[in-house]
Amino acid sequence: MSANSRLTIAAHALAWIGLYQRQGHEVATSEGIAASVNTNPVVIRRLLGELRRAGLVESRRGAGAGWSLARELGSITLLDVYEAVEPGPLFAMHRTTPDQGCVVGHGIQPAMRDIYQDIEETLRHQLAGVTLEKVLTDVLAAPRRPL
Amino acid sequence: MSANSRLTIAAHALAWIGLYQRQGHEVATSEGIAASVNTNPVVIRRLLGELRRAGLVESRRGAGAGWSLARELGSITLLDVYEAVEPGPLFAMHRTTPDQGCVVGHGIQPAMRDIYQDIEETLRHQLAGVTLEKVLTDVLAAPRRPL
DNA sequence: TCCGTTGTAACAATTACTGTTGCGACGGTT
DNA sequence: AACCGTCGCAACAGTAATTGTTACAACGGA
Repeated sequence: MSANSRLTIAAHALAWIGLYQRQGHEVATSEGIAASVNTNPVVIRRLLGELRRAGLVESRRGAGAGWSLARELGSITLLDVYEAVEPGPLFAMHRTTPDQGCVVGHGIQPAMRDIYQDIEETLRHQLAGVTLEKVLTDVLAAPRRPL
Repeated sequence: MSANSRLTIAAHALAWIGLYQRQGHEVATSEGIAASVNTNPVVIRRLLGELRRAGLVESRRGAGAGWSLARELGSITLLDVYEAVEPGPLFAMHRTTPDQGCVVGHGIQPAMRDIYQDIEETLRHQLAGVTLEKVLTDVLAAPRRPL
């Protein structure tokens, strides 16, 4: 599986915005977030655009523009983020239809579909159990390098 | 996530070999399996090669060559297959190291790592609960088109 | 009017997966 | 010894997703 980092980056960005706002700032810029993530601001804007479509963040344009949370960190779960940034299923079926004249080719897709549905259901349940509030708490609990 | 079909195809191939052997055949050819999967025999040989390295199947060369199960379908789980064909983790971290001078950049990776470990552990547990024997049973239980 | 930021298009680079061709290696069978 | 079907494997093209980058129009407060 070509593992992608979209969920990680999205969680990073949301936690960053949340902490930034708690420090008294109104909005966060894609440039500030990108500096923390260590990537290009456009990458952040693209990703936050998907989170905005999902109703997790809001953006302002014009002068003093930037991003802010549309919901409290405690009410956003990793499932919300996952659904916003990960379109496809975890496991895919055959790209071409298997031989329907073969017993196995005919029955394999319904069989795997049921199994995969169970797995995705469990994954979603687990993701739903982690709020971004908890993510930020864990982030801040990471041991700091001694001075 | 670029969903791939490797787990699906591997399960298909194993179920096919298992059923074929129960019908009295000694070995299955990559060509026969490929016909059921509807793909190229080389794709099947590549995938079965990985399953062989994992000890799930054996191959014979020379005349009368082909593939056979190294273990009973009932003793092979989807976790065995998953580990054989899916190398990477489900979710990836940042490709470049986040800004360690930022509190979030510093703590995000340990935080997400713990979360992802829980999720993968659950996934593995679930995959371990499904044997290829059950997969084949489900495959054969699929309703057939009426004649 | 100015100016910082978003929104978005366009493109390159990288990576993974899939499909395909080609051919040497193997090992029963004749 | 020769034959022949199959595996083993390298090499390459095509497709697709992700990531990074540049460029620029649009917005809107100062």
